[in-house]
Amino acid sequence: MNKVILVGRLAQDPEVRYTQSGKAVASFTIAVNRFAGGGQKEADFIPIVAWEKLAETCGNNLTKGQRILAEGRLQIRSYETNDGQKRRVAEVVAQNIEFLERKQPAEDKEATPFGGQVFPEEEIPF
Amino acid sequence: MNKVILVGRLAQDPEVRYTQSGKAVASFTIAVNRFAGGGQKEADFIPIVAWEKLAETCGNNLTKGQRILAEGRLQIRSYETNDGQKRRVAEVVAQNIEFLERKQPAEDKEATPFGGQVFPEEEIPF
Amino acid sequence: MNKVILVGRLAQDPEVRYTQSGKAVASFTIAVNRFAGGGQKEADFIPIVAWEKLAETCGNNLTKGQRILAEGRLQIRSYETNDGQKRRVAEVVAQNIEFLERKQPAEDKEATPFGGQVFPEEEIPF
Amino acid sequence: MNKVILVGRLAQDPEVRYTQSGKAVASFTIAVNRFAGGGQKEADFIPIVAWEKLAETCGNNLTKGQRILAEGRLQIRSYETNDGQKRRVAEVVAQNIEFLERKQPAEDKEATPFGGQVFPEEEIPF
DNA sequence: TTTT
DNA sequence: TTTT
Repeated sequence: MNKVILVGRLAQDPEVRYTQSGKAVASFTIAVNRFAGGGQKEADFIPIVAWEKLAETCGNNLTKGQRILAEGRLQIRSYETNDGQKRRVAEVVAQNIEFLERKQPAEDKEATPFGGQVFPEEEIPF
Repeated sequence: MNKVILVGRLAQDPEVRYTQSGKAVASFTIAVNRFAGGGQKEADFIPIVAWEKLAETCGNNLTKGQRILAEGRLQIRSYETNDGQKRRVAEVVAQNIEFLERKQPAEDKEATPFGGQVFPEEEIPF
Repeated sequence: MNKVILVGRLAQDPEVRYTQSGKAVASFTIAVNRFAGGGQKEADFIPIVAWEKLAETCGNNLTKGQRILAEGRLQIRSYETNDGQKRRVAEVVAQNIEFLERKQPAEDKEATPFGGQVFPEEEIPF
Repeated sequence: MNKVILVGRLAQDPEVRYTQSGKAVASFTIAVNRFAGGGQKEADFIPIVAWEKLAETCGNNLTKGQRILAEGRLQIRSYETNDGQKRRVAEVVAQNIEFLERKQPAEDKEATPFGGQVFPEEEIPF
């Protein structure tokens, strides 16, 4: 059993990439609020990754600020930095995501810079 | 909601320390098995911390190899390395721990044979 | 470990009662949606009980239709009917409740459309 | 989200049946211990059902007394008694089961009352 | 109806 | 690096 259940808000729009074999991977961070002693509010910023069909769904339906419930497993991944140091990073590999709010329609998102157009990969204008 | 539920085995004996104000903190890592594609077994090594009374209980009752269920919250903590780099570390702050196995005392792997009496170490009658 | 986590909407306003010793008990049912085969939506109606301070909070802050996350334990309770039959009833004893929506005050069930102003019903400007 | 996570012991051997369309269904009850006030131990007896491949696995690998972790969803099912009364029954529909103990092979179970001998069913001496 |  |  390795089960994580989080309710939080996207700290950023999801980023969707593709592996060489063509698998979609979405990654984003959610802010999970916590009530610290003395009525203080703090947040943990927790990295989420989603794969394949769930990754596409995230890319198409989630935006910064939106509240979700994420269910998944906690993974500690090792990698090497450019200068050869070993590092560990923790992330939640999502198995299931529930949208607790509707997506903000495009005309009141400041994120979409090109009127919602989608460009073939080699033409993205920056 | 920030909930983590893990079943795994201690990868090491717990280390119990005390803050300047006298609070106990136990820390240890558990190995949580995962079934990767193709019948392969892999494990995630996940750092656990426990505070105060629960920390003492961990220190007194858990040993390397023992299987537990840990319930807690996922925390991302920031710190600075000695050479001034910022790092983030993830850990599960335990709120509740269930022992899924009795502790194996080294000298006494069978059930305690003397009616539950506890002897000072130099007086154990064998 | 006996852990239940539900996201659903109140099927009714909470009912708050008091035991002879003066403890508050709130009870209500939540509808938890499920996606059955073929895009069909069904719901489970699950009884929730909350005790003491949490019961008061439920009574004061929750109304029919409101979406919540409830965390608790599953309890099977036995009782006898008036004609002496034994019955069993399942309910979730809430340990923690998160409000996923603000309480809708009766006079203002739609979204407030005018910069947060609230109008008496006969003056809504359309 | 409708998530239940239980750790308990089988109160009975699983019963495996088949629907008319040939789907396997296993059902059994687990005893989940709880620590009531005053060091008292009580248990909830919670009905579990499993379907298809998981049902077969339960039938083949679980026996009375064995400890498991069950993950699933809480379902309230309605039915009519023979004399036409409506009843509701709660059960956990298992999605995943972890065996926290090996199955006791018949010959070293203490339940066997005759010095460990195993009798073909028609010869059991009582 | 019930587990250790 | 960050959400409301």
